Amino acid sequence: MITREDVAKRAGVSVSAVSRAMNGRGYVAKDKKEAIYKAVEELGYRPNPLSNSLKNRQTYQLCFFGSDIYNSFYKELFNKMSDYAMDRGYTLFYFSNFSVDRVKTMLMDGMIVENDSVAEEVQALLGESFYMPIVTASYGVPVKNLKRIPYVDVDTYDAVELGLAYLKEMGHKKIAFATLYDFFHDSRLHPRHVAFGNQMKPVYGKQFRDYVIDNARNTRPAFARENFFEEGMSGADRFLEQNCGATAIICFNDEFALGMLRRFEQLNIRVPEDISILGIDGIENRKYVTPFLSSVSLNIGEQAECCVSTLLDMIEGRKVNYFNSFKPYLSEGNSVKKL
Amino acid sequence: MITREDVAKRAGVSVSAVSRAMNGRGYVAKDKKEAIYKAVEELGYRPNPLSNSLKNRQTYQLCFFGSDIYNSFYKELFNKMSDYAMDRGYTLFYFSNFSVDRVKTMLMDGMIVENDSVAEEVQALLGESFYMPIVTASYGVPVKNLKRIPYVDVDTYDAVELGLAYLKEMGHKKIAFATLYDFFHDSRLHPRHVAFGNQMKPVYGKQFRDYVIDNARNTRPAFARENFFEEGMSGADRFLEQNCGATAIICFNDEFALGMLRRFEQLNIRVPEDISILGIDGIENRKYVTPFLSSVSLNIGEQAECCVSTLLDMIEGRKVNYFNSFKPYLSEGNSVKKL
DNA sequence: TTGTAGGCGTTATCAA
DNA sequence: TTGATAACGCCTACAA
Repeated sequence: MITREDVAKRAGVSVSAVSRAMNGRGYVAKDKKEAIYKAVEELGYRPNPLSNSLKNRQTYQLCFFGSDIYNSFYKELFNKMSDYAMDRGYTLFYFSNFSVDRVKTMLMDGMIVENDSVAEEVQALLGESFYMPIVTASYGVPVKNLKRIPYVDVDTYDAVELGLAYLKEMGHKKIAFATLYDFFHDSRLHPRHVAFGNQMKPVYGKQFRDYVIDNARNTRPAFARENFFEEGMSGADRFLEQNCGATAIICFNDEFALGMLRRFEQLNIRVPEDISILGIDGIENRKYVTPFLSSVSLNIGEQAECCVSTLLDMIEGRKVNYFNSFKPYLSEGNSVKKL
Repeated sequence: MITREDVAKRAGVSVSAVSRAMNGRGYVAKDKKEAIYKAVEELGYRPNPLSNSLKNRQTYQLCFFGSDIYNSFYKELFNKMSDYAMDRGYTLFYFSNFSVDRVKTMLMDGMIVENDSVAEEVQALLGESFYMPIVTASYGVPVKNLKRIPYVDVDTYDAVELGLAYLKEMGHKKIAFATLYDFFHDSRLHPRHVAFGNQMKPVYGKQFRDYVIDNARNTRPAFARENFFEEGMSGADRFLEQNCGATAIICFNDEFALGMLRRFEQLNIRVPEDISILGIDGIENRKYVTPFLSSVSLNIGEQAECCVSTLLDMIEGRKVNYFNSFKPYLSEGNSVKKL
């Protein structure tokens, strides 16, 4: 390995001169500077980033941990966080293989976790005494025992409320909710489910059940762990079977909604003429289909930026906001018809 | 930050005693050892991995670069590589945001690139003089000007040959090839396309075109960059339109084949009773559908392991094999019928 | 069995 | 304007 000492020798100067020349701080005579650059070039010298890191106790590397970034939402979140991190001079990496030992010795300045339940697990695994800046994304009803882990929340409960309000405003009275989970018995109660229940049970009364398109039976084994798109297609079929007479469907998320769109297209059921569809998430992909999917946007960009900047606040020693939240907002497309 | 010096002071010993006690090398008296452990505990001391890295010039971190790991094949490749890396004491990270400056100062021991054309780009971007161990995966006809970058190839040309031989063995005479690209005009000629052409043109003569189900027209804008599954569904429709009388279809890859399966299921066309389907890739997900998809496996596991171990050969200074290749093999399921 | 000292590759400080 | 020198935190001969 070539060090600044080799360069110094070749250029006939001292090591500190090389240092100064390389990073533009301090004074170096012009001719010496040139000699140094020449030596650097000839020797193919490049600074060892490890030494720098040791000096300023920073790696400028961040990591994102999640069990999967293989669905559109997390993929987009990760990509946007990567961009923000890069803007601030950091590189964001993704890893999925959590090993306590390796994580404790990772050369990373901090870590972002995909959601609050995973963050809780991570916290337990790492233990109290281990310190590493961590931030988590969350989606309503954040877990309570998150110690020293700030979260950046977008409330999916609000998202559903907002979606329902919008559909009503568009003249829809009978609105179904479609999800890939077991609406009534899912151990981890999704805020989205709760929101729909709270809003619509009083309206529908005993018939509430008819307006829930869920996957309690789950006959066909999923071909992938959580294939929202495919589940959405099946959801479309189940919606037709249930025949509840709804004029609009609000979907668990966008990818699920895209699956529904696709399935309805195959069945020659027109959206939004025959049925209105509203997604939740606001992923980019909703723009690339016909009709352009209307959705309640979860503000992926804001959340991504806030996760990164909060993490950098911790790392760079600024004041940290432990509770961050963003409001979902309506992102209109062409998949909802005004009645 | 707490250093081993603080611990030494508190435990009433020297810094080197702390070192020895911490990593079990050399001698430390029992009582001192305990005092040291106690001090470590009380102070919440933990070694700075940066110092270690500086000493032994290793970070034990690897990275995988690719434009997307969001399809089943690369996702599986990445996950398997992660596992192998972990077995060997390294952590594998993924990143997608290539910045020359950042990559040059990354705290990583080496890098794996998703395929040879991306590797070529990376090589050009980093330049001759910059040294970092790099390995690339490739899939037949590896790019020629890969300098000092070993590749781990699985030949998809062979895979198609193997698939065709198998289908013939099963009594199929009329075999179609389905792809999401433009079979005849795709600028980057896929070895898979070439293999099918070489094998079947002599057989079909002028009618060859009829047996190619491709996407030259590409009317509908893809909802995602390369959504193999969805393209497979459209492919099924196109196959029916073309009505070439084939009894079997060999697909560009498994995810595409899964899309076809799904679409045929919706149309009440039975696989393999009415039509036989053969995929290429051998991804795990093919097991979770009905019927279990038959496929020519690209040996993802072997390729993943070889990528990692070749990279570690470079990093740890062993002899490196620059040309590695694995043979595809047939992985039988239930989607091909014996005629 | 212990502690001192030198080195890993840098950069910042300070005296020359 | 320059070049020793002392850190950064750790490890390991080697001397005691």
